[in-house]
Amino acid sequence: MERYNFNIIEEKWQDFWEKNKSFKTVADKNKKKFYVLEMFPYPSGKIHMGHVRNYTIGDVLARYKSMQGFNVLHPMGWDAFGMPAENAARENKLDPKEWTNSNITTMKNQLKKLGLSIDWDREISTCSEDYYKHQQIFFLELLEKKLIYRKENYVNWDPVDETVLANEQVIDGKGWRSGAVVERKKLSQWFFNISKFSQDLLDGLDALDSWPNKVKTMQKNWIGKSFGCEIEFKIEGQLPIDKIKCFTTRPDTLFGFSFLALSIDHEISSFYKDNKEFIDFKEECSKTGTTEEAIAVGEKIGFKTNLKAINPLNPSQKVPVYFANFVLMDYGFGAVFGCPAHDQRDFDFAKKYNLEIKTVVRPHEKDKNFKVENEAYSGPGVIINSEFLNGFEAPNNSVIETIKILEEKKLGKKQINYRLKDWGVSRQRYWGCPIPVMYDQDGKVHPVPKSMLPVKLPENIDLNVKGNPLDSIENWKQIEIDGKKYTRETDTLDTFVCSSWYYLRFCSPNEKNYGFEKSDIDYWMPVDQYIGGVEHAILHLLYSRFFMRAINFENKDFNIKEPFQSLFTQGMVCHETFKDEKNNWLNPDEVFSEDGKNFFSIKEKKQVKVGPSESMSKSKKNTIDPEKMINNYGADSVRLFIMSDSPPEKDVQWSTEGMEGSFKFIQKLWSLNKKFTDKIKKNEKGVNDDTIIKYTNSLINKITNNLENFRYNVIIANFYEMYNFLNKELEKPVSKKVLIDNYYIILKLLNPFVPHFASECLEKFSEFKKDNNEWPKANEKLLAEEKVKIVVQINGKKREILETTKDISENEILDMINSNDKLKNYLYKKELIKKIFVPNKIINLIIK
RNA sequence: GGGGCGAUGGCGGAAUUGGUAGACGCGUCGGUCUUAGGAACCGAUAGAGCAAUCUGUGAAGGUUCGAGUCCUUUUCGCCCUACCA
Repeated sequence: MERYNFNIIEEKWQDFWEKNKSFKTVADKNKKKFYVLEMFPYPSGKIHMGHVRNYTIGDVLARYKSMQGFNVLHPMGWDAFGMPAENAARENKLDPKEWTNSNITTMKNQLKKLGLSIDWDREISTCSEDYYKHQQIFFLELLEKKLIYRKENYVNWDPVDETVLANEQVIDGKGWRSGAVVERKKLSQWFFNISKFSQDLLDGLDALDSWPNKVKTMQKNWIGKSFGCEIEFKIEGQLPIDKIKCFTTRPDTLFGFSFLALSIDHEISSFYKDNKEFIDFKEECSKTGTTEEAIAVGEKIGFKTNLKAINPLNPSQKVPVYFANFVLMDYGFGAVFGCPAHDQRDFDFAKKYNLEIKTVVRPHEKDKNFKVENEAYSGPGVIINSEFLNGFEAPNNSVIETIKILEEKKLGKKQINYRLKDWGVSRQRYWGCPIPVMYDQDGKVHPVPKSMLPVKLPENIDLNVKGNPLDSIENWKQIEIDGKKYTRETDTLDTFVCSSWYYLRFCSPNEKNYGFEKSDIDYWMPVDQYIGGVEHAILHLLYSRFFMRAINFENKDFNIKEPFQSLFTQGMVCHETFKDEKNNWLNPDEVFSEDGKNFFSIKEKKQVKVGPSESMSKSKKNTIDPEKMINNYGADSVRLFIMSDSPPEKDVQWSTEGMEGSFKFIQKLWSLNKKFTDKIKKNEKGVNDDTIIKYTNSLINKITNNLENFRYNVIIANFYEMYNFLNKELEKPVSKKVLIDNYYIILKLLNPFVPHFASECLEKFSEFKKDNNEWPKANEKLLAEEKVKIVVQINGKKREILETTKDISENEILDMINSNDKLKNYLYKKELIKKIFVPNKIINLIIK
């Protein structure tokens, strides 16, 4: 039999789709829209399996929704600014633009080879002037709305990449890309005022029903709302300071107060800047840093000042003031009131410096003599040793009551605090969107006039300089407007800014004057289904949500707050890892195995160590090249496999055997196709018509339901079952019309998953049938006619399965049981105590 | 330390609301065809037993006519987060 030649057929259909612009979309108010978006890729060179999985999931949905009659927007673009381009350019003496654009060309071709239903006319690239021009306009708008500001701040300085990192880009005290230990440096930076929307971003989460709870929880924790109060402590000492503000969630433990701790960056530290001991102490703090180990060891160290803090509820109590390494400047006021008995950090600190540990909360289950001794107690209980606070239930009542008292006495006030900090967007890099501002000779900020936008990146520059290359391009940096001299801002924007609004640009990719056109946004937004990796759960998704709010702010024409209606986070693609005897990683291509258990290197024929399956990464060399797989097995097979082995939200393990299985299945479908067409020509009498009709009908139902719930792996199993079933059932005679109608349906069901194969079969099939490409609908009446299997249990144990028509009564099933020899035996001479009957499911007889 | 998710055959995984546990695939075993097959096709495949049948969803208990699914306790694994006052 003729084998299915994917090479010819896939190329044929990809050409067809391209020439006919099959996936071009235009806004059409008469049609219901559906916006499918996958997170756009960074053009790093070649696509990887993660992309294949991400874009296949989206493509299946896009094709399905389109067959359902939706006007589907399914675009693709490039997150094209960023450091890898600059680094690669520096190493290979290339232009970052050329490097990026050549990667885009390669990856675009690879994506096309996957057969994705993308409207390539909407392709965007964030590094093109067309794109970043509008980003600069947004920047100036937000600047005018005072949602962007400049401040001098400590930043995370990556000494290897020579750039500032956002807090989120620092992992265990190291740069997320370079891995270098991050240093603290004070620089003037641009900030987006994301914290202004803390509460709104938090509240908005509740409405996002179709987002994974996991992601919502992560964002919630990141925003980190906490309820408490600010307290002003009076200060005594030799310095011109009379008070220090603290934020606390436990004002009710004020009577357990035994020290006040300040961040080393607290403004009061300026009085100690020449104090040698304090300088040494700061040095010591920076050594412990914020690494994982340091926190695990968690040594609390402090520097005692000559100041005393007065307890506002008990003015006769005066406690020492320390600088301490565990106090963060950017949370609360950079000052903490220490209550050792009920906070573990304070407890550790008090132990070290022999400070008083006074118990003021007694757990309910403990008696009057309860005393905190070996560790702090932070659970619920009753307030004790606290004068007028005694007896309050902690923490709920006691906190509220204490705040009330403090407010009455004007010693403090209720406050809600958020962990979320403003978003620092300045990057000292070349390959990013220029910030469209300039400074006059007094250093005052001026927006670049809109008529002069975009501020273009200079080309053909020398990247091999220390620091930011833009800083050294004098003829770009210095400008003159109306005879006045200005210096340009040389920092560029964090690339997360680019990805915070790209989904809007896809709606109006060619709009010249603004980032989008209102009518397009009104029609297409929000994104109906967003698909991507969970690694963007916080940053990208939170920034995008912020960006919508920022555009929305003081803007009557724009009323979108949430960009992504529904979110799906797919799992990673994994593979075993291999290491040779010298502990060098080996690519799966470099090893072979005869029994599937023992692996040997191809080069040296020596046994290699097989490591656990981990997510594919270049560093561990456990990657499989998608293009190679497509060349070997065809895009449809690769699509089929990437979806077959695991639920899309979980990690999937790449396996050669599985890949081959999918390839073989396409061949089987091809033989089934022949079987159908041959049989149609035979024109038989329809003995088996009913079976085929009902089976197809229930298949439509199953696949549609599974599609709606992203259970793609189950759908692939449904297709295997279908093959096994039909392959047998077609042995019996089926009438021509039934064959035609039902096979036509099956081809349409297959279409979103294996589009080249299905298109080819559908085209060939047009000799028998051709109407439209509409998604088949199950016939409810036929579904109701299906037979059901009723489980017969006796004393809760399964004894028999009876096949019946739907909705038969309890008496009817009892009759069937009584006439069944096997079941009769169980019931012989027994007393029936109870019957449980669940229609169409089960009957359970309890006997004695 | 805090939060979340998970644990089902040799493996990946199926199993609406509690209602046939192990769909489907991979692997393995057997067979057919073949000079040969690592191709194709057919069959078997949770464990124990000749069988009827019994036992089985990390462990222990509970609710229920009935638990992979619900509750309590517990063990292990993964992910996120991290001195947040």
